[in-house]
Amino acid sequence: MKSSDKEMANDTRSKVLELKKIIETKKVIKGEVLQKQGDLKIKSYYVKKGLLRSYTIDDKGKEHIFIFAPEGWIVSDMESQTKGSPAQLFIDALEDTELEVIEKNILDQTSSFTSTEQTKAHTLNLVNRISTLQKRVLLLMSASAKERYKDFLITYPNIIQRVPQKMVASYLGITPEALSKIRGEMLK
Amino acid sequence: MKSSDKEMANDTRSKVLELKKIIETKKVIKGEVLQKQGDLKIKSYYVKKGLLRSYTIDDKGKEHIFIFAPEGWIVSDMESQTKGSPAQLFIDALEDTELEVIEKNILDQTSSFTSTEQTKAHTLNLVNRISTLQKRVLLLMSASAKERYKDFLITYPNIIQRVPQKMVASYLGITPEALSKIRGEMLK
DNA sequence: TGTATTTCTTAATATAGATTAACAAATAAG
DNA sequence: CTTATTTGTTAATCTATATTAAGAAATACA
Repeated sequence: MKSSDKEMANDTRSKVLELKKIIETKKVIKGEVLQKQGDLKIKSYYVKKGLLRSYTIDDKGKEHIFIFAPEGWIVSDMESQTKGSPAQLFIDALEDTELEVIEKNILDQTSSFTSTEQTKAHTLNLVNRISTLQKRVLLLMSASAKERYKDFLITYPNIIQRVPQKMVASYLGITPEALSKIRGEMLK
Repeated sequence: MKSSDKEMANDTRSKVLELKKIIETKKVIKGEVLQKQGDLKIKSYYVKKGLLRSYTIDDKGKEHIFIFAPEGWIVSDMESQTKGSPAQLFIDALEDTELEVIEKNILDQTSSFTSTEQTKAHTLNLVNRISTLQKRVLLLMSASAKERYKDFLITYPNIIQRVPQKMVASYLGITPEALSKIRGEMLK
């Protein structure tokens, strides 16, 4: 990441943070669950320090990680929150984490926008999410597990050292055994 | 879709359309290509009538459909446009299509927002995209091809009659042969 | 209308990744 | 520290989907 990108990211973040009216700062310990599938009161979380993840559990009881959220990221179950439907995702802490709770849903936040810069920062945040998801969809459709793992290593270099491999596998959509095999092959 | 949803969708659409400053209405015939991978001038397209698609072609020459865009949808290669990088996606017409060309990129559009309602409509549009992509990622990670096809039938009931099966397969991330087999099994 | 092209189906074979199992290594907990 | 639990590895087997191929059906085109 170039320095200019980093600055822009930080600037965006601070702009996005201005939007939250009701802010509650909170500390959670590793393993703590912030949201369960089916929950009705849906909040978003801005990670100041630590690491959160969101995930689903399918009918066979298997976990599928939707996102990792390290420092500076916002985790939210946007669809459920906007539609007012029960939570689809679980959210929990993979490390002791310091976070800010965003109570307002994103559409209501727009009412509080006071500047073009704020609107723009907010929009950039959403566009970045869309970009990330677009890439993920295309990779899931067209790339092998090994290719997706290589992409993960480049795109999220700091996550690999912080989470167990089985969670990387869960993010990639493969089993821990398959990831272990891929890593074995890549060492040669 | 409930009537209230439909009205909201139309309302959102009209609000989003107000934002485009430079509007050019255009008619394209079936098969016409609006954007190629690598293009530098990236525009977005609002479909008034007809059907567009966006897709990538991978290293093996295989097509992967990212979205179908029927009436009322906007197709855009948002990541490339926002980052100012070359287009990642192809966009072409699957039917004779009437469309509006949106020249401004989404971030620049925010500068023209004149009302909270406009901002909200714009945000809702982005949030809906995120929701759609979230669902797609989770399905690609956790569901079998047959389950994904069943979901497609429910979520996009009007697309199946309008595109060849091989394109549905391409959207689902499977081969035409696999889809044909699945359909065969489902008839019993 | 007839011919060419594209799309769909079926079937045989190949393969990436899942499942199962058993053990080793690392981490957590008493 | 010592033991229990979680995580990672390896290997055998299984399964969903890919690949290849060939013919049938549908569609586009001359």
